[in-house]
Amino acid sequence: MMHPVVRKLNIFASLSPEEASAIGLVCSDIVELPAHRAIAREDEPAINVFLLLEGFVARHKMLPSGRRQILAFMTPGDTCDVGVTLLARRDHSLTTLAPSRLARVSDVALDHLMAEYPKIRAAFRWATLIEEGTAREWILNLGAREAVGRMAHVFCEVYYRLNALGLANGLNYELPLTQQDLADTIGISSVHANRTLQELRRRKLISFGDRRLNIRDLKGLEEVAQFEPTYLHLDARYDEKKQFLGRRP
Amino acid sequence: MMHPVVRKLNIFASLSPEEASAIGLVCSDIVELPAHRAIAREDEPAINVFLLLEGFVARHKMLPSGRRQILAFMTPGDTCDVGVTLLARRDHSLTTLAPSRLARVSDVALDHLMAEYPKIRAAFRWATLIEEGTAREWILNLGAREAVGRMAHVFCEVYYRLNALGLANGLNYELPLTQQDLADTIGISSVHANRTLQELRRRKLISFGDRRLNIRDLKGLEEVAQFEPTYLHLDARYDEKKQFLGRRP
DNA sequence: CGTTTGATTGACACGAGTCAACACCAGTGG
DNA sequence: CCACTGGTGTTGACTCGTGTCAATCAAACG
Repeated sequence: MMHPVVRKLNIFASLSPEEASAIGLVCSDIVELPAHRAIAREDEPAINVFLLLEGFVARHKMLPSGRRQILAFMTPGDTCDVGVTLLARRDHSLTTLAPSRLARVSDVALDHLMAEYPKIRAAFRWATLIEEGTAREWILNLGAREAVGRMAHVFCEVYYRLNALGLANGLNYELPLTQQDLADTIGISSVHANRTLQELRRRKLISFGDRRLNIRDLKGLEEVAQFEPTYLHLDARYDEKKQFLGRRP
Repeated sequence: MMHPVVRKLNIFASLSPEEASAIGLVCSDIVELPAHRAIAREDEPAINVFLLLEGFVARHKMLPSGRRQILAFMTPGDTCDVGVTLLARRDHSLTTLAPSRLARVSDVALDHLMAEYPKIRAAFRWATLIEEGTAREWILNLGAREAVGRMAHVFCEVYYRLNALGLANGLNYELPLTQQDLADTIGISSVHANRTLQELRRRKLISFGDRRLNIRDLKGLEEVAQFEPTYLHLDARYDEKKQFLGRRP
């Protein structure tokens, strides 16, 4: 079985066996957590960087009113906060949504890894650019679409991401979210999330239950979501950009 | 007058005269643009990186429906898309909102600058982390607050950012947005933006007109916005992190 | 000057939130 | 074994925030 981080970075650049094993080496400190467990909390000093190996993790923030907003999902192979140790404290929290396995990595080790292997450095930069693009897409999603479109958009995004990792079983994937989680993701109430789900089911676009999502009509879902996968940059390739990147060995 | 980019990075790390002049040197290709002019468009190949020297710029995306969402504001000294050249095409557009002066920099020159000066590299990393944090805060803003709070939050954020640069005149700053721009920023209609502004004025929190915003009651505005400036990380300092950063000269 | 762009207003429609009640299920402990 | 619990999903009735449409007004501009 391929290492999850390697599998993820391979989307962008085919890593050599040596590079792959270097990544495996920095992932020695493994943490296993059950679902709904805090990994790191807002206002904590930012010391560690985490790599998600298996499971499902959410970034989120709370408002004093008790309202929670999910800011991003992490899927296997995702790194959280490369470079975050520059900051005094973390500005958001990380929680598992499903039982998860993470590697805790010091920023020193990660920096060494990137200094040693330019291709890995480029791949992490690519991953960070995608994260930024995804955050911007979520801003668009929340600001410019209504509930049905927002939810459809989330389903499309997670599908494309998992599919690129080979973690989607056809048009069917594990999505361990409660309706409340979904509501906190797209900024609506849980009651409305329930009704929005029903609407998507009524239109025969999806079925959802038992922590699995099944896409019954991808084209239709993408249309409702006005989904454009460009922002995931799954087509960017290291090889075509080599000339720009080989500069600093 | 200090170079805008130096002024910005100085918030994080005091740059030496040598470092400051190195930044000035890469900013030789200056572009001047009037208000409401496209700098770069979605789907264009990503070739250049821009540094905003003076003015006001917005990132935004359009939906096929014609709906526009503003994703971020750039204030003087902000860099747009360090590292973007890794990607095949840009996933959003950049437009001036006020007459602006920008420096067009090749990614090669920027990489050289960062390779040469570790402190500058750290400062750009810090700036990028802030941008990411700000994007996340906008997700929270759009997902978890109502119109009045959202608008108040935008006013607070821009105030803190401009103030840190010394560009706020007391509680008064230039904000060259139309009500339509404001509406596209916080995801509401222009009619509702107008009424939301009236509500903030009625509560004696702000006055806004003639492209200037005047904050009449900062405490009150922050309360309505539930504003927490933590995410801007204006307190992070290079000197306190030196031990982590001196590693790779 | 007319023309245009942005700001303002009122009437009405509609999307989404709230509250409350109920159903269902997996644990849990007596 | 069963009652009890807490979390999750579902539903209806009602309220409220926000969008839409259309008209008007003011200021900027060629």
